[in-house]
Amino acid sequence: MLGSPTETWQDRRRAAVRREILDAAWEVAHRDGLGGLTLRAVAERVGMRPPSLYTHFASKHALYDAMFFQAWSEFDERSAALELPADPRAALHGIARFYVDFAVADLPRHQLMDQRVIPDFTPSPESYAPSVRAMERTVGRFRAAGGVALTEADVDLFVAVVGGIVAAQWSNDPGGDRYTRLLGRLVDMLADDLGLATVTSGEDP
Amino acid sequence: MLGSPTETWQDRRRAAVRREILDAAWEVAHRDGLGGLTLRAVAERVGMRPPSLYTHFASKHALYDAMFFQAWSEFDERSAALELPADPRAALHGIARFYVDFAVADLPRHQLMDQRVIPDFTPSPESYAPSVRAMERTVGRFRAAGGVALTEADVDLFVAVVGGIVAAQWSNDPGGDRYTRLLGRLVDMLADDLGLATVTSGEDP
DNA sequence: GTCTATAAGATGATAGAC
DNA sequence: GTCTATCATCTTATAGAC
Repeated sequence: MLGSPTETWQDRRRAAVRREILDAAWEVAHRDGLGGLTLRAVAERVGMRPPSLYTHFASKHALYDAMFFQAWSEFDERSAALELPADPRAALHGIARFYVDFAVADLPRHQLMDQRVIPDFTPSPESYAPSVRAMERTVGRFRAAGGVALTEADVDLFVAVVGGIVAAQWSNDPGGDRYTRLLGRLVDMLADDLGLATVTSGEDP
Repeated sequence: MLGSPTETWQDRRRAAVRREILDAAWEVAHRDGLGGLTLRAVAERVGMRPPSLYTHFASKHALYDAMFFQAWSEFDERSAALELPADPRAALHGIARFYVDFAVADLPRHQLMDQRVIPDFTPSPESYAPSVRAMERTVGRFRAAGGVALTEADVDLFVAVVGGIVAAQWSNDPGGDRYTRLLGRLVDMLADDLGLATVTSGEDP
């Protein structure tokens, strides 16, 4: 990410235009859906002709890739700043609630991060990195918090079922809480299965 | 669905062509992906010109709709024929395993049934009916099997987490069993939560 | 009634002038 | 870097042969 020191000329302008295009792309994705995003709409919103976008993004998929990177980077930063309780069970609740809240707050962002809604689009390794980083740090923090030693299977199960809650929420009750309100109960089940001491019950009503 | 009795002339031919087109559509979906399906490819596979397809399906979405109906109808029939153990916990394992096996066996079918991969496509009420039927019958059978009285929340949680297993399997380990092999453990957790007697442990290794 | 021929409108993408 | 053409592809619709 660090260009050579002499190259700070108008690279800032380029970066600004890139950001502007990305902002426009998110707005269009919210208005027309992630799959309904078109380069025409993005260009119009940013005050350009469609072909001019290709100066900043090599393809439509490259634009999706940058959005994917942006979304996971934000998740990574905010999860790094998340303060977790010392108690392992409470920490598990906090982690799950944070992930679900983030995923339920924004549909196109969730679709891009956690589903494969765009045909033929696969995130590049560079854009995939923040998600791996967030996952590894979270697991590491939990392990260090003095909980049990999580196996790969434990993490897999946790990720899968919490992701299921989010998917069901978006699919069957968008904007509601029919499924997300079951999260506390689910996390307690998982905590029981992991043998975490039941210090406090779930924080959910 | 029942035409007037006199109308059995060449309606069979029409139905046969419809089936032929549907078969071709599934083949194309398997080859090019569900979202990558084009009417051109379907027409070519069936030996037609693209516009001729509109004689049998009003639009591409109507074709997707018929595929959706077909997929859920097959699930409905096969789940109706499924023999479940008398023991509630074992029955829960059987139901979950059946659903997961069905969903993991065919990617485009799963995407069409359980995800919203096609922009702007929403199944018609008629095509949605088989899925509701299958769900209601399954819940009814389980209730009648002498288990506990399942609440709506119980069913919601079950559907969400088992769906999460399937989604994670397809997303992170297509063709493998990294997540599906955790199903037995998950179902036992749910059964414990429901207070089902632990007659036999899960049937999975 | 069914299919073929053909075109309209939209999209992602490229080439070349300025 | 941005623009004006321009192309290929796909969905959708209409006109007309058999």
